[in-house]
Amino acid sequence: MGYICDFCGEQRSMVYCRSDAACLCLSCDRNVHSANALSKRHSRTLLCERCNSQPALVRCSEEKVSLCQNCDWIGHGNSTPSASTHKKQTINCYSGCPSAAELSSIWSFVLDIQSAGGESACEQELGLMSITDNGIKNSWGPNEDTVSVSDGVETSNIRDVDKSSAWVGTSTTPGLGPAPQNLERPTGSANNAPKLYCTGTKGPEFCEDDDFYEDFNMDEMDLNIENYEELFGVTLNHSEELLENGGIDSLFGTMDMSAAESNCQGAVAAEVSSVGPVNAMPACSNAASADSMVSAKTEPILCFNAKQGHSSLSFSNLTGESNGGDYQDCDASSMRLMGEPPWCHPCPEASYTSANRSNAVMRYKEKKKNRKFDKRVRYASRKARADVRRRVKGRFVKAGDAYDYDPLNQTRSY
DNA sequence: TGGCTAGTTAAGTCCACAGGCTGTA
DNA sequence: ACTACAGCCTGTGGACTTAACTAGC
Repeated sequence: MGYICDFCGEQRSMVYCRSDAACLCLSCDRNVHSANALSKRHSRTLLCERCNSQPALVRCSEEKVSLCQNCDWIGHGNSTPSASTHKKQTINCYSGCPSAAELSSIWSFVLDIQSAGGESACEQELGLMSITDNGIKNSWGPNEDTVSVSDGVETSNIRDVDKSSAWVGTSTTPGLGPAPQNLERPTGSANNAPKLYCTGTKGPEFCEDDDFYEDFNMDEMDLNIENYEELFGVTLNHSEELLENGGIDSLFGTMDMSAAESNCQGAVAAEVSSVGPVNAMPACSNAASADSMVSAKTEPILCFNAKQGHSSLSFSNLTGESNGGDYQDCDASSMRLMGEPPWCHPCPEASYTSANRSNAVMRYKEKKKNRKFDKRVRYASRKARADVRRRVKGRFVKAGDAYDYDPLNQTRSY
């Protein structure tokens, strides 16, 4: 275990997956953990650069190495007073299938590692990835750009990251992640309003809400900018207005769809309450256009608690094992089911949108019915054989036996 | 309001078998 | 250390079954 990727056995391993107890290179990490929704939940972190076998917990800024608890203790323990004063940066865990750009937003030093450590071809390739890169997206499946960061310690700092960089940076400037989330960085900025986002992170609702995001990747690219009106029943200007006033949830709040079905997973902690909707999406000003907001996929979860009469933003802490059930208490589902979010101010287009909304919902349901989920064929050869195998009532039959369905000829043997 | 029925939706099961994987000689 | 072989296990798609859910009465 360690140093060489456990999966491909060729590249240098860089991340450690606790669930798989495996050391993986970035390419294989992404590959392996894009296989299905469950594997996407695996919590991974950097590999200790000293022992190459344990998950790194901290990054020593002085030595520029990532260390596991044991190596950190050995290297920075009391026995070495000088080293114990080294600046250290907590290393986040992540789940999902982040690109290098997203990783760099989680781990500001990840690009340094790549460049200094002789990045492999696959890592170079990853470095060129962009969240908005459709080619990558297609090659890895529709939802792989989801990332969730789980680190209770880091959470408070994450919330202090500059809004605009948190929201815009990851979507439009791949590889140029927000500022490092250093533990030493001052917290508690002048802005007392809760910052309801997390760098390089989309909220729990989005993290695992495959359905939800798949709809942004609906076939034929339904969410091209010109399709907003068709899909959401609002003009683009209105969409932007919604974004400005209530955020993307306002926009999506008009859709009573998949978010309601999803679990809130992969979330980050700290429950924050705010008295109004504006704070809920602080960075949704004109700086973020509708398309960038959609493609960014870095939204936090907004849990509106109608019972309390105020919006309540819940970041669930992922310390240790967690699961989707942890987030089902979040009221986001009910909010979505209820339709318009409370802060969506009434507008004269209401009647006009209701009709369009019905159409949009119908179209959505139709597409949802027809589309395939995130099933990923691992062995094309097996698929090829299954595709031509004869069947009886859907079941494979022995070669030569009678069949009622032949995929090749669409004929029956009896 | 609770119970029943009918309709809808989602998830699970089954099948054969090539090829991957593991253990042994 | 390497190769060859045997045997077990996995994964593939369509039809069907079962369970869960919803709506109406």
